[in-house]
This record gives sequence, structure tokens and C-alpha cells, in this order.
Amino acid sequence: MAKHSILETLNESLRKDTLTSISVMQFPPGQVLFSAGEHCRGLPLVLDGSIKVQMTGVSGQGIVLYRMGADDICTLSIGCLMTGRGYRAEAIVEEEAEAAIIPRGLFDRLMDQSAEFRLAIMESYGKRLDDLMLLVEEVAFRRMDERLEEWLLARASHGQRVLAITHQELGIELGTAREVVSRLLKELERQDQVRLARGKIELTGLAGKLAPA
Amino acid sequence: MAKHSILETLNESLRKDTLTSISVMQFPPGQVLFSAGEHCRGLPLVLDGSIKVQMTGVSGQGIVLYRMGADDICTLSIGCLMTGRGYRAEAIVEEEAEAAIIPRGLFDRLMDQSAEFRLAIMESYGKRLDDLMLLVEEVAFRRMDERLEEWLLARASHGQRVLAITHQELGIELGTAREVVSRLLKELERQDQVRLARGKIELTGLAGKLAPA
DNA sequence: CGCGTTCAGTGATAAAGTCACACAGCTAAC
DNA sequence: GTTAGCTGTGTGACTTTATCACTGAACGCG
Repeated sequence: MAKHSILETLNESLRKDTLTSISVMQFPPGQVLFSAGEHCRGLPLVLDGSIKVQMTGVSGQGIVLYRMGADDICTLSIGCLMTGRGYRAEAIVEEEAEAAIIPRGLFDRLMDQSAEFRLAIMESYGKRLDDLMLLVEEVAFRRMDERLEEWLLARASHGQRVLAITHQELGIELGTAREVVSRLLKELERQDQVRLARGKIELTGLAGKLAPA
Repeated sequence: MAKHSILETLNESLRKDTLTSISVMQFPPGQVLFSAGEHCRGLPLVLDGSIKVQMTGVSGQGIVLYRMGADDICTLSIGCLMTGRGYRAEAIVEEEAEAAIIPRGLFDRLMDQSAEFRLAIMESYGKRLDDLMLLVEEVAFRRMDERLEEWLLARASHGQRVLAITHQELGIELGTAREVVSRLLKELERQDQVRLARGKIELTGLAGKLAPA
């Protein structure tokens, strides 16, 4: 059964209608939920797991725009739904995910009949805009070594000290080239902040700077 | 009297209510509509003129996120309104502007009672997200010389061949440093693409590549 | 084991950002 | 008109990041 906090904004009757007309789907890691150019068929609710949304430039280089996790709404889809434009980004499952899709008609009805639902949608939209603005700032003004360190620490604070990720993937996270990541990591290794192995990064010295769990 | 296409999504009675409760204001060039950190008091409708929305990084460097013109809605404000967060950007009038503000309460009512109004709002939101994603791509992957040329041509195609702008301002448009702009422009001048003067850029050779008016 | 594939390291070079400073063009006060 | 001061531009020196080309290491599998 679908469990998503936005459903709690609905009254008894709308919620029942919604639950009967959506079905929860499972997606394995690596699965592509949607890709650039595709059109949108409804509003995806993420119930569980982790999904990254990334964009690919003409050069073939990519950058991760944001992630969605349990209880998120794929607000990007609403834009596509409303403007009729295709997606500009692609969504890829990272950790086994559960999601349900609210079809267009039902979405319109919920927007019409529930002020709370509307509020939740607008809030999610606002948050997404905010995220993207932060990203613009990151990319335009901040140094890559700082961004890399922060990325590693953000990951580590979720408990792991050994990250399983390739330099290529990290490049896409930060929107830079693989070589740049390799060089910066090598420098961190020289400073005893990390230990490197194929496909793995172990945080050693850096762990001292860990955000409180 | 306020003239904005979103008002046409409203029925007779809602439109009348709206028109009586909003007032059109005039803003001279240079006026700051809102600045970073401020809280939002309603949804601004742009009736006429040109307003740029820009962000300033910690380094003090800025970048223009997008522009609003006649018939635009300041969707960014909705996000602030809904999440309660302050603005992350600032809005500055470029060309004498007219705008009206729909207060929070009325906005909620319009969202409640007009499906068409809702649609227009969501559409505007979608477009803004799209703009920002394009910007991320620009900043992350494209070369500065290309972006500069494109910016100049986009301006020129509005009729002018002589742009009144300083290198500093151009730097903020593109999110780069003044020196970088100076050097790239100097190079264009060496190639007889532009002629430079204090506070002015005249498009000469570049004008051949003008987008059809 | 040997072979192919993916991942990582690195030198060379180009583009962009940063810092420091010189100087030019304009304005306003004298 | 001359001069002081401000804003805008030009440029050298240097750092950081991006790009290109290539090498070799680690792994997966027949």
C-alpha cells in the first residue's frame, strides 16, 4: 500500500480514490525512470529508496541536479506535464525504489479539491527551485576541491566511511571531468585524508571533520 | 488598470475581485524589488518593463538567473511564499516597470477557485525550472567565449547594435569575473567583431551573425 | 592463465578565475 | 581650464579547472 505524506493532506474520500487508482511499483538500482526528451504521464511519488536526477550536456558531460528519497515528489514532472515539454533530465534509481504515479486527471482533481494538497505541491516546487539556485551558485562560484570534500563528508555522515563510487561517477555528481576528480582525490590521499582503491574511497583523516551524525 | 494575461484565466467575478484588491505600481530603473533574505508578501505580476533576477555568491560575485518582462509572473516568489524561506536572489528593475502584487490570501483563493489560473501558475513554474536547468548546463559545461558571443547577439537582435553595458555588468550576466569579460571582448575586437568604448560595445563584424529580427 | 574491459594516474596544453596594479575617460570642484 | 577623484578598462603573473592523449593497473571471465 502506498505510504506517502502527501496522501495525508487528502480527506477520507479523496484518499480512497487516490489509493485505488494508483499502484506502487518497484524499481531496481540502475533502472531509468525517465530520460531526456521523454514526455511525462503523471506525477511520480517516491515512497522509498533513492533516485538521482541528472542532466547531460551536449559535450556528453553530466551533472547530478538533485536526489529524491522517501516521501519526495518529482516536482520536475509537473513542469513537463503542464508545459507539455519533454524532460530535460533523466532519473536513475540508485537504491531499490518504490514509487507510484498519480495520473494527470487525478492530479488535476486533487489540485482542485484539496487546498492542503495544493500547498504541499507548491512547497515542493519552491524547494526544488531553491535547490537549483543553490546548484547554480555551487557550479558558478565554488572551488572544486571544496565541493568534493563536502560531497564526501555529506555521504560519510550517513554512516559509511568507505564509499563505493568511481571517479567517473563522482565527476557526474559534481559536473566535472573524471581527471579532475582523480587529481583532487590523489592530492587528498597525499594529505592522508582518504585512502583510494579501485571503485572505492575510504575516508580516513577527513572523517575527523564529519558532520555530527 | 492592470493588464496581464493571467487575469484572463479568471471568470468575471474573480477578475473583478482581483482588480479591486491589487494596485499597479511603477518602478524606475535601478529600483530593487526584493533582495536576498527578504520575505515575500505576495505574488508579483509584471505588467510591463524588464526586471532581472540575480544571485550573489559568498565571494561577492553575482550571476543573472533570468529576466521577467511584460506578462510574466514572479514564480520565484511563490516558492518563498509557500516554504516561508526568504528570497535567495534579488530583483532589479532594468527598464521602467509596472507591476502589481497579488496578496497571499487572494492568491490562495484564486488557486482554489480557478483551474485555469492554477494551470497558468504551474506552467510558469515549469518554465522557471526549465530556465534554471538550462542555466546550470550553461555554467557547468559551456565555454565563456561562446556564451559571451551569444549574449551579445541575443541583445543585438532586439534592434540595437550598440550596447550600453560595462564589463562588470556583463560579468554578472554570465557569472564570471570582469577581467575575463575584458579579455574576451578585447580578443573579439582584435578580430573586428566588435568595437569597444567606455561603457559601450558596438557590434560590427558580429552583426553578420545576427538572428533574424 | 591470458584477454578484454573498466578504472585510475599523469603529462601537456588551453581556458578560466584571481590578484595586483596601471592607466584612461569622465565629472565636479576649484 | 586645471586638477582631484571616481569608475571603467587593460594587462601581467599565477592558480585552478578543463581537455586531450596516452599508460598501466585491477578485475571479470572464458
